[in-house]
Amino acid sequence: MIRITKQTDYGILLLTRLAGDPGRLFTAPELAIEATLPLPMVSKILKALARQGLLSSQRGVKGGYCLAAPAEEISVARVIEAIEGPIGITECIEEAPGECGLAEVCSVRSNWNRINRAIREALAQISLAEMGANSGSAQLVTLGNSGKGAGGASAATR
Amino acid sequence: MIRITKQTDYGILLLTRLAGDPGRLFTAPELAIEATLPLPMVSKILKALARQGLLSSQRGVKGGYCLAAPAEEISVARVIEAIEGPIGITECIEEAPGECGLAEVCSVRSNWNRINRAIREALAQISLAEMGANSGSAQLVTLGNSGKGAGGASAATR
DNA sequence: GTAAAGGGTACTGATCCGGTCCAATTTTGG
DNA sequence: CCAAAATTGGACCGGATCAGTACCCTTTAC
Repeated sequence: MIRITKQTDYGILLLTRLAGDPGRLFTAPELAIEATLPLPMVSKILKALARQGLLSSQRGVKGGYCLAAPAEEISVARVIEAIEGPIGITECIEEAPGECGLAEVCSVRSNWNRINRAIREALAQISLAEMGANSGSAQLVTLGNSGKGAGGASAATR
Repeated sequence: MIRITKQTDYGILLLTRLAGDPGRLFTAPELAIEATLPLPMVSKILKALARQGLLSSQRGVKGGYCLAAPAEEISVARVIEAIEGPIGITECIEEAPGECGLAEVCSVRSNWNRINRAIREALAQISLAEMGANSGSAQLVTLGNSGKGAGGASAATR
């Protein structure tokens, strides 16, 4: 249904919390309470993010998690990819398992890939810092229409 | 995983086939053979698209399906919504079931909604005609950066 | 009237996600 | 050295959703 998973949603949430107090070390139980999420869930997500290099973890009694990079440098796309793998709307991204049967299909597929890339880029342009910001100022994402007019996107026609 | 369902994928495929021969009436078995997909599946999808008004159907022995509108006027977003409902990356689009627990959450959510809208718009700008086109010429989707750095895809410009 | 087509619904199997739990490892502190 | 606290890793189960199928009905052409 074109949805990110709840884990990813939670992950972004937790990361924006971490971004709010850079340098500080947060423990999993602490974050679980703040976000009113079950501890095992939070723990699972933090583990995944740490494994992917988005979080630094400190073990032991005074341990905890903190961002591995400035919040401005971590994109939403990065987080999504860390938790649920490569971003792509369609199944056949680069695989092409068997025949698609139809010759026309291939043109459809290449167009899908274009859409995939576009969405990936849109998500790559949003940083954690922006997700945490109160969205006051301007629009975060501007896409589509650099020259709208409905179907017109292509009408650009070089 | 940010994926459309296979049914939607098949749906776009079938529709682009219909778009290639506007005016002609296609039967479900015929399309199933061409696309090398099981007939019951194709039939199910066509039914759904017809119910949503994207296809016109003719019953009876000489019946079949044809596009209910010019291919240029049918967007990919429309097809997705017809088969799998409203488009949105996140769960809490307009629902807000209970407390999100954290105050910061709300700002995150509003930013998500912005992203949702952006993606929806991107998909709304691609028509079936463009999906069927051999993608030779220009970029289909231009998003992100009307002012941002980064860029990649937009740099395509072939 | 019969055959061929769409229309609707219900059902089943498989996959994946959400969520939980437990054992192991590492570090602090006495 | 030992115990407590925290992360790490893996296994596990229930439920939701999707893919795919089957059945029965209505409509139309010949």
